[in-house]
Amino acid sequence: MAKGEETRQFIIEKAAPIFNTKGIAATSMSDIMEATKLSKGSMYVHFENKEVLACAAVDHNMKVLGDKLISEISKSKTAKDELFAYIDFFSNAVNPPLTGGCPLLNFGTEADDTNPIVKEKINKGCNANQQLLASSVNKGIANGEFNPNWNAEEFAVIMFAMMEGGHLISRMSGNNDKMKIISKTLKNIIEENSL
Amino acid sequence: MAKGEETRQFIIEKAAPIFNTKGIAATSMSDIMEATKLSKGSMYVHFENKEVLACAAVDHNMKVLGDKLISEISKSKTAKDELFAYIDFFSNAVNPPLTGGCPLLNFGTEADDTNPIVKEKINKGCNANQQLLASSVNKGIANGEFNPNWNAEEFAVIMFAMMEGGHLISRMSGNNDKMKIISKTLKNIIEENSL
DNA sequence: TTCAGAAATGACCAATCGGTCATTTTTTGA
DNA sequence: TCAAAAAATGACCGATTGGTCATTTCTGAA
Repeated sequence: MAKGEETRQFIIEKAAPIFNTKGIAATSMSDIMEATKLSKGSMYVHFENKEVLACAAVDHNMKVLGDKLISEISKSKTAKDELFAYIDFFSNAVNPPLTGGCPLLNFGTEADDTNPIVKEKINKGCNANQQLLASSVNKGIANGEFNPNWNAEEFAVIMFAMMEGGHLISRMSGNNDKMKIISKTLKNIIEENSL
Repeated sequence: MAKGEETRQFIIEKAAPIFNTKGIAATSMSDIMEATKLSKGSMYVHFENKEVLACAAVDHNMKVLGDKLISEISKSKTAKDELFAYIDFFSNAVNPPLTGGCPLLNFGTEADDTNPIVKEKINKGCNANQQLLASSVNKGIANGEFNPNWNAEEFAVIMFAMMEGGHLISRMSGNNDKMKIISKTLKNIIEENSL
């Protein structure tokens, strides 16, 4: 990797958790300078403005989280294990896989009415998650694990919504109690649809 | 109401939707000045700083939404109607009851790692919603509408999480398709527990 | 009607914001 | 080895931020 690209990646890696924690508006270029120990001019060699850097940070956060998730899920042998792995992966909202919590929730609510580009990135991220879940259900139906009448797409919507909502509740309360109820409920639904 | 208190309320009412839409960090005092057509000095007569105004705006948003919700729910005759009214009230995430969408989601994700005071306000708001739902279920159990084995508190967690998650999904996609699936699923669960 | 206290004004402040650019340093490939 | 290109620097820019305060205007009770 060329020096330039190396630095660019380095800046993104340092900036990503800051943006995910403080939000895009509340994160200043000075924050990134401090985290990277680079000069202001150097930042603008690699990113034409803050918006571009923020977008790169959003992408990076989603990719890192996605990679970790896939890495966990791919250890599973059965479709049921895949769904359980997804649940377990996100079950600790107080100490989440990504510093600052779920980027879909964080950047989604901020970008909502103000940043259509980031909003669309988050929309795609939400859809990707739901498709991942639906594909696990469909896989389980195809190989005889699950009830063939189970609606994969609808369950994916419900499960994803419950996990995101649970994430919010648990982060507000500072404990995972409510998230445990959600995990348990989702696992029960999956068991009920297992043959 | 004294003149001073009148102006204070006026500022809060104008500021609340702006904070809920843009977020606390991204909203400037100039934004509020423009919306109220008041001078900067006048703002600081009634609020010692931006943080105090933001807190008042958070409270106001939650109160207005809560009042509207209670107003809708109180039209219900049965416990089932109450739960259905809650669902319907929040079913249009694209055109939500409050400008900017759900304040619990908006302020909760922003305050999460940065503003413990607002965070606690949102935590209480989340709990109030869940208690409202649980009380409707318990009321229905008490008067013989619902299956007495139904766990009211657990259902309240699940329902609240699903509605918040669905709100996020629908606002990101710009349509209520996924929210409709969530509404339908929740209503099905309620029907299944109806006697 | 008067006048003291409350409310409103807007010029002003230091600090910080995102961003630029001439200059220096480092990297790279011929 | 060396020169051209790329990267890094930090002083500097105008604009905007949250916030102050002397002054003016308004309000309401005596």
